[in-house]
Amino acid sequence: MKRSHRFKRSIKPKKSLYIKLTNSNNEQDITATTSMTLSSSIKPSSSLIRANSNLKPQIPTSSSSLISFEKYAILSQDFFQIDALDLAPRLLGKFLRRDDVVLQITEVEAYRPNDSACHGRFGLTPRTAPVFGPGGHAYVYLCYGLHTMLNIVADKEGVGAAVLIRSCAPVCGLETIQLRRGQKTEKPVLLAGPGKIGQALGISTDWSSHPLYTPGGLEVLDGPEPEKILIGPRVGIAYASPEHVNALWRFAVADSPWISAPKNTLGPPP
DNA sequence: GAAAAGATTAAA
DNA sequence: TTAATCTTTTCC
Repeated sequence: MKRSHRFKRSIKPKKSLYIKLTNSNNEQDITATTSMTLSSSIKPSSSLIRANSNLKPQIPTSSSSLISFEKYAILSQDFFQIDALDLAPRLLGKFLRRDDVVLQITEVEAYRPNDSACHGRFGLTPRTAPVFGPGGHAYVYLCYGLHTMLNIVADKEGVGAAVLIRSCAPVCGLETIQLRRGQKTEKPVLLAGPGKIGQALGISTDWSSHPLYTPGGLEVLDGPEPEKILIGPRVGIAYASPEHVNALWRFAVADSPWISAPKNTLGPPP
């Protein structure tokens, strides 16, 4: 069934050439690059692909994101036990790891106490319990009945705050990511969007409350701080009060292609 | 016990 | 622009 979906997508007019080339690209190429750095894992390896002028560059040519993640250590729980508004931008550039899959965080949103858009606004419920727990754990919930959304719980125990991971760049395990996503692409559609992160990591709501500061399962590793960031209002919270709808609590790595829609509401900080 | 709404995605 | 899809929360 998934296969037919994939095929259907592959006959989209504008992208047909790209897909075809990717498929004819031997799979060795893809596997060979999955354990390498971000730059090499997503750089088009075929000159034919490069020749297609419709294709935008996959990554910025700056050296900011070309660092291998291996030298970075797992973050301690202290790191997460601060206001979600402080934690959110600090998570940009950090790595999410689950087994062979490593993603670099490129876009986040902060959700806080007394925030009419935060899931904690109804108080402690079975679903939202992890949000009120100590920072450093995962909060995973199902959105629209089908998308698993990964949040990182912020602040101290008793405070209802979390940071939603909206987009990432692939670093390792590209093949696994593509398999789980059901899309054999290296373009931002692979990981730009919160539901795609949960799918790429292969997590379900069972992962809610999982500690991210202990080895094994799902971990958050330290990573390089981005040179520049963009800020904007959060996405999909029209039901909240105007004050919170307008709050600029969405953060993204400037110049990264791995950013979800809408992009035109993001801009440089004042 | 029922109904509404939702921190979205993919395809048209 | 819209259908898909189903859990959580709230209301009666």
